[in-house]
Amino acid sequence: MIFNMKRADAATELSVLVDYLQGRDLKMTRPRQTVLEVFLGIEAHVTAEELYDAVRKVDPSIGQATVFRTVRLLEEAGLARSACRDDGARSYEHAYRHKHHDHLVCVDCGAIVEFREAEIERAQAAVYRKHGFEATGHSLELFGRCPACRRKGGTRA
Amino acid sequence: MIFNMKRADAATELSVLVDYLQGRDLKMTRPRQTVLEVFLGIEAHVTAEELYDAVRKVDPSIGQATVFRTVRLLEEAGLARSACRDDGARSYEHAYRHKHHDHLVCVDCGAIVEFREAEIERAQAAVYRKHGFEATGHSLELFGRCPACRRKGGTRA
DNA sequence: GATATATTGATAACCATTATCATTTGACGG
DNA sequence: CCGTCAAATGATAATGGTTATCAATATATC
Repeated sequence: MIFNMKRADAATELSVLVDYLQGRDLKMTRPRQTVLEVFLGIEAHVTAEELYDAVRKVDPSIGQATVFRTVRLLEEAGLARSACRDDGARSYEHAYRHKHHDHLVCVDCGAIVEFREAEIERAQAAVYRKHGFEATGHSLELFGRCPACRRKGGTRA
Repeated sequence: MIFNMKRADAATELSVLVDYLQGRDLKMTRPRQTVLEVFLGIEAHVTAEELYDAVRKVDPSIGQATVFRTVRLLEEAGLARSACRDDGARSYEHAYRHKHHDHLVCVDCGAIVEFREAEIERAQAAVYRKHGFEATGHSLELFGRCPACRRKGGTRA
């Protein structure tokens, strides 16, 4: 049974999750739906703990463990993509109907710019070929100082 | 005072460390030299804990905290480079007189191939320029299946 | 509805890493 | 060489993010 929906456009993501649960003896629950909806409402990279904070505001009865479990579930279902940040924390972003992209990260303010560069993708394919590897995915982060921080900070604080 | 050297070719790295310590009121110590030598003797990516295991075999009196502290020191001194692996653990590799490179990682056996691709570097520079960022570094990992595992595993276990 | 089973929330456990702190050690000046 | 003093050490406790445990609860199916 699927619970009331808050966000109309979450319908497809919800059905993706339901489909994933089907046939695995997994169940659709209110906490899972709430976590999904809150996650979909955040257009940024969040850690499980940040997501937990947001979920709590909607339903304080939902526990931290459930958020951690559910966000992993979302990743398995293809609704979220995760990456380990350089500080060791794992962050999640939307994955459903979101094209692949890489990240440009400001080392001063933490701002994240998403970009796609065909040139890079092509060159990566060449590397795979050259070494006889079968590609399964990649992670690319460019670190630097964003325009705003360059103006503010001068050479660097 | 610098202690007996075991590896003749560690001389330059040692002097880099000594130079770094100089003028910062930091001291050269036997544990630091031992950690450096053991680290230099390992031609692979190691976590601080793996390095600790190796150091212990040489000098069991050296504590874990010292290895963690020293490997960070080596990174600051430019002798090591670290990256957060996808499983969240931080791994270190040699950095002195080692050209920048990226990694091709086998998701089945964990094998790591280092590569350099001028094309990718060029394209990255273009991304920085396009967004007005000042580059400070990047991390690129290509995940895939190595030739050996492709032969063995077929489509995938 | 009743039933079987997955899920939940609270809590404890976990792991890699860092902080604390009394003791030891190295660098420097005599 | 020896004394002095700050830095470094090792043992341990603490931390932060994440996962496991487990009795109570909620869900899908009949």
